[in-house]
Amino acid sequence: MTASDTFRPAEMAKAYEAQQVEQRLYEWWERLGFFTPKIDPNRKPFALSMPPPNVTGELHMGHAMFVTIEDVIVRWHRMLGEPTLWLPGTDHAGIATQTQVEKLLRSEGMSRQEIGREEFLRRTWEWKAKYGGEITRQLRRLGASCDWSRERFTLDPGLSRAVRAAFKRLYDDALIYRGTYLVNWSPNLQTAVSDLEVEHEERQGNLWYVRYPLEATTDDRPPTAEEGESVVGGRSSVVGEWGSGKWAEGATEWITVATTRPETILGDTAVAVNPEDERYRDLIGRYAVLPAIGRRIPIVADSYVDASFGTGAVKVTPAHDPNDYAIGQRHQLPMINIMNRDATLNDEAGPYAGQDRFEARKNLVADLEKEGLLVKTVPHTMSVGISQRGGEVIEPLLSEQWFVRTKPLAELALAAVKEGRTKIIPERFEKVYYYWLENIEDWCISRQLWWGHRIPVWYTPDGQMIVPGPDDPEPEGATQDPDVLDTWFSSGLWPFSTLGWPDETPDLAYFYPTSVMETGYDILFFWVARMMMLGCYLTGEPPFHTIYLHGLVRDKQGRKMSKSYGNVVNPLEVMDQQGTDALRFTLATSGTPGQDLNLNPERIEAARNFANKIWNITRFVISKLGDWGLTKDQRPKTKDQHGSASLVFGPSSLVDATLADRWILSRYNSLVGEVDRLMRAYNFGEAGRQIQEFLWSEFADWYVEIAKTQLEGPSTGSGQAGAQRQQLTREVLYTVLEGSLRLLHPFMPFVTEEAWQYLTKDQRKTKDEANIEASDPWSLVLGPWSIMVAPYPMANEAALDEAAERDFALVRELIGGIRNVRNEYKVEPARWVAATIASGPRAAMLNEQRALLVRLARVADDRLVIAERLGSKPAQAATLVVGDVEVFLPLAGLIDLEAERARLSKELEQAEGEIARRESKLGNPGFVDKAPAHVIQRERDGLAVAQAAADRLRERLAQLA
RNA sequence: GGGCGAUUAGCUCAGCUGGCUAGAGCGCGUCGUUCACACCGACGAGGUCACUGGUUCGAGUCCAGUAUCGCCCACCA
Repeated sequence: MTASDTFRPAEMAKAYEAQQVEQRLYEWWERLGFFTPKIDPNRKPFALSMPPPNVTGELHMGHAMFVTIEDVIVRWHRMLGEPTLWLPGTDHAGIATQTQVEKLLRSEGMSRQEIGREEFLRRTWEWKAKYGGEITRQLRRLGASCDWSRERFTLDPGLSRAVRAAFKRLYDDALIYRGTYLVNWSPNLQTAVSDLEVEHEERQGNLWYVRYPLEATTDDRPPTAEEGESVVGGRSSVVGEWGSGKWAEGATEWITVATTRPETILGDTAVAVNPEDERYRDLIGRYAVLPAIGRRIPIVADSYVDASFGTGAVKVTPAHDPNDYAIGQRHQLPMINIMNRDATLNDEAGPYAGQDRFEARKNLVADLEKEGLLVKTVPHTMSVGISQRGGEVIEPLLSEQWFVRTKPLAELALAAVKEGRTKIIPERFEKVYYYWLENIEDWCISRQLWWGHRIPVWYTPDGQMIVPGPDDPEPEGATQDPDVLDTWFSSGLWPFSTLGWPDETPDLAYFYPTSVMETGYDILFFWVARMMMLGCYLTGEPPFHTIYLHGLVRDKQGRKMSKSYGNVVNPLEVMDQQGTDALRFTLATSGTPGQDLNLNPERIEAARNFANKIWNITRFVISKLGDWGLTKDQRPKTKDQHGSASLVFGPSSLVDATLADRWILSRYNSLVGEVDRLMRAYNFGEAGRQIQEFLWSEFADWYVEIAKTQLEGPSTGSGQAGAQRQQLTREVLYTVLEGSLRLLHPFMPFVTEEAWQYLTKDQRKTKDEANIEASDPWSLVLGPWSIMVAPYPMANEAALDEAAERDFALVRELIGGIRNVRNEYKVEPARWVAATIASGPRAAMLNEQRALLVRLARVADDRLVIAERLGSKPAQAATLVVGDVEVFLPLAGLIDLEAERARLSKELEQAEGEIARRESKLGNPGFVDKAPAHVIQRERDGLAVAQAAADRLRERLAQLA
């Protein structure tokens, strides 16, 4: 027994069994290195970087989606003969991974702080080693034809070096800086996050109206600047203790502010009013006394304040609100931070120190009420910032962080798209991309985490900062910044760091800039825009020429898939049950680019059925090929092309071709052209749908059925001619199926490869397929697309055979019509019926096709009359009219004249409607003047057909009356 | 507050550069054990393409507006 015997069952199973095929084929492809491109300086490469999944991630439909689309693109380009690189990898995913490991530690009763940084990192690497391979194994299950020999991880030494190089360069160019600013703080994660990591949610809250006592003035005038602090004690309106209920006793003047976050009162350093606001004009420059704290805070004028909102007076908390921060800057207000890193209040919060922010809110509101300072509470919906990964309410917090100055980078990224050096598909996302980059804020890149690239900055004891280059040694006697970089900083370098940047490696030289970036639109800003910014700046060119964005996968009702809804469809389960190809085909063909896709399980089942259909078509074709029956010269030949084997069909003469042969070849050629066009336009879904439509509704439903007739013994001809015709039928079956499998391979790689291997088994040079040589591979993976791009040569005729398509359409319509009539008259399926056809000039053609009418419409051959015109028409017969062709079916004993008249009248009505429609169109001078010729011609042809049909129907009705 | 998308058969969706007599799958109805496939085949029913107006010889397709649903962005306390 040879290896090939065990590699694959000798006979094709009755139904396609995905489980039996997928793993074996994938391992085979990978082992033979089919996914590893050869660098050929004479060929333009195609490169695509895989969006690196989180190393600890679990496979979900989003992964299945991107793998499907990228694999379609990549396999197609590989088949086009381009040296194709799809570079895979994983992302260390700072926050996500750290959270996972912390959870694990908690289950062991520990915290990361307890075990310390070093031990924590050791544990995290351990975790990565254990679970990191899981996601890549699952990507393989999806059939991802990426080059695993080039797999990368964002924390690999090489990529870390790239991070260092990028940081150094940006720092030296003053595009990275450090400073104390208000940032988005995630109390659960205890780190700063970027603006993008904050999600906004509408929440029901309150607008609390709180009055602050105004400082009493003995002489009824505002205190002057010179008097300043010195008069504060004596002039205070506050007499009681906070909480006594008498805190504000004696106050006579108030200013009322409205707030949604009362606890921030504790950090107020001013009250602001609009300078134009008459109500408050007199108060500007005076002081209020801050409840609970007793701090004396000025009333300032700032045009930011909207007089029509709330009371028109705004409390100002520069350390805890971005707008207040800006006001604070303008008025040089002190910034008082009242919060700890865990969002409990600090000593600045006076009586509330130590309380959680929301607890403090509750308590403070109660106390304000007790002190008679709470004027009213009004329910208020507002947008609240939520930490994307932590899930809790974000707290704006003042802290020292590292930032990237984004404006100069954004300009480069904008220009690349505006100048068309990079295109975004679908195009509408270009606008979104522009808007974001045009309004970009600086990017906070430091994270108070441990898992990630540590910020490559060292501080000397005397406070000096040292930023060494990537290859410089660590500065001695200095301590490294404890923070790490935002995960997206390293993934922003992904398209070039994975190829060796900053070194000028052969891979970088050959594959960079990459060709296409394919990803979900949800990370357009997070990732794509940042790759554009960093790529343009650091490498001098945009990292890819095309950005293709796909939509999100949702459930059948269009809801987001989430564990809490319980509506998650697990791709692994789907692949187990229906096969990878079924899942892939569904994802690729259910929607349109950039549009969210509602995954319908019924569609997956339909795709599974399609895989089985392909399988069985192949089984049929192989069974009819028999020992092939062609001479060696007539067989499809192998020919070396792009260093790999390919099939080139050696066309024998089409002189013997039947109408059906010509029709299916024409349709096939048309399909090839369409699919090629659609793929180039990134319209993969439509391409896939068209292949399916062709294979099922045309090839299987019609040609395969007709091939059965054509392959039957002498009835298709006699002697030499019959044998030749049969050979040609086999050739056509083979050619169309073989080519269709190629077309479909990017979408359904497993079933097509397995079927193709069976189909072409006899031509394989090496019998031992399992150990086939990579230098002479026999696989659809490398099989050139070119045979399809250059349509099957139709014996020096045009690739498309319009006459054949037209004639075959009539045959199809007649067969369909006869089947319909049989059905309506409840003719037993097995019964042979007689038929008389009056077909005018098409009689000769139809006569040639009579075998098809016999077989497919079950018309008795000896009772089938086809004539140009008839002397007399049978009275007791059902009538069928297709254009000027009349079919009479004398169904003895079944004909109900009344029903027949009704049926024909209805058809006549329809025909007359069509005539009227078309006549009015053709009668319209505007139409005849302006419409293109072929449209007018089609209108005229249609009119003629309808008129002929109407005439025949009228005659018949008259006869039956 | 700005921007985008969707609205087509009972359901889930196609319909690309206007020419459509609007398609597919599922579901539904009738029939079928013809040797590739019941994960199948044949036939059929089912739609005023959300609404209003416009451009055009011609609109599901382009434009404007309306409605409903969804998404993104945005500092109104």
